[in-house]
Amino acid sequence: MGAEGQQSGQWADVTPDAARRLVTAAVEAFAERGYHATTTRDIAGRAGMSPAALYIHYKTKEELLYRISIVGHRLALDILRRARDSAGGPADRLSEAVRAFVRWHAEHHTTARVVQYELGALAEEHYAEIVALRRNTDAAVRAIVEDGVAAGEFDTPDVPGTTLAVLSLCIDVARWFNAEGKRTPDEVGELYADLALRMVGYAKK
Amino acid sequence: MGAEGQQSGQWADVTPDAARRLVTAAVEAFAERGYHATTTRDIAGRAGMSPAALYIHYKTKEELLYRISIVGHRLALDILRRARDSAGGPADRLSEAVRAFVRWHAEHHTTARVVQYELGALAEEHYAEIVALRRNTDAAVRAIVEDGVAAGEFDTPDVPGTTLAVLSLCIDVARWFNAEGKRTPDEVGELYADLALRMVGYAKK
DNA sequence: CCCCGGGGTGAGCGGGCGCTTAGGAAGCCG
DNA sequence: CGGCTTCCTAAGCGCCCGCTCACCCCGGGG
Repeated sequence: MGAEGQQSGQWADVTPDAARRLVTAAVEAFAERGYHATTTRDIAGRAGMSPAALYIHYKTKEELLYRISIVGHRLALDILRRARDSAGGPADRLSEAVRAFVRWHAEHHTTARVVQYELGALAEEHYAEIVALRRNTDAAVRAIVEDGVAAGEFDTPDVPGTTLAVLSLCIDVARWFNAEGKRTPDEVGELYADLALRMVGYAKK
Repeated sequence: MGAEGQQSGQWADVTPDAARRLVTAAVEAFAERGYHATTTRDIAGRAGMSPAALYIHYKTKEELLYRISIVGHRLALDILRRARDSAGGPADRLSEAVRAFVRWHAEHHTTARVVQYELGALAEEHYAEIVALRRNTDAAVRAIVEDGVAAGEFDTPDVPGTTLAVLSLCIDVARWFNAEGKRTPDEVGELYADLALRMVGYAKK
């Protein structure tokens, strides 16, 4: 229940109540079975409503996925930008970016799973919009790495490639993370922050 | 066509010819759209056959996914085991394991995508079988890391966690790799081999 | 020559899908 | 009280899914 309790926080500004119940039900269902294997009847059922009720609040099933994608991507982007713009040296900022980004992917791994792995089911126009957001995520992390290289703190031969790898590593947390597993989101965030510093060649101390 | 040419190599021992055409068509379709969004009519169409022909060679659509999963996992496991058992120090073996594993995920990113991201669509019993194979992949990499730590060559505070992260990094290549992108499989393999050594804290030279 | 069996097809079944529509219960206003 | 709005449901439409079945084509053996 812990994860679901935090789930609702992400969707607090979706109104009315029924629309919010539908979107959280959709997140759960999409994360569990995937977009295409989820039926509108299943979503409505989880939200305690009839199948037709879904179409009062959303035009199509795809619109639900789109809304989830937008909210999730904006949240993730905010996390990274906050870290990029925070005080401290490049190492602190990279470490904080990875820690927070990973923690989000672990804590909200249902949302993250949908956000990261169901993009392909979006309509062309919606997909293009999401791709634009994703370029910003990449840029935020790359900026930190470039700062570290410029400051002589990081030894990173291939900056774009290493940035891609760091982000890729974080994103994949959504695939394997299990709330019943032995690692907490905090622990994974800590481990990954350290690994990211190693990847960019940060000379400790 | 390059990638598809190499594709056929993986399925060379599937007979008769029609069964092989069906399995390669299924890999393409599953990788492109996902298992649930792919229709049996689409698979048969890509193989140049009528929808009914599929059921002469495979009992169900799920059996196709299962066969693809098994072959792919065995191939990936062999790659890692060969590296684990090769001559040379832990650093050479880890580097070779990551390089070869990543190259496979990039070159055969259609197969790899299906193998890594469509597991959830397998029937319970088939899923269990695949999970058993996956535990072996993890064990193969962990063995190399443990060797490196025991030899004093690696500085790895959290061996299981770092092993998981290295594998996760490699697997995620299948998600983002694009044959039309600017990086070749060889280049990605080289970059990732270096990153993996950094992650385990290998003190260069 | 006929027959036979393996690989193939065209047509279609039963069912569940995304989505629509007609209408009803509940609250608020005069 | 009646009428309007908001939110919702029961029923079901049209479509396409996974899969089946009756039949066909064709090469090889007696």
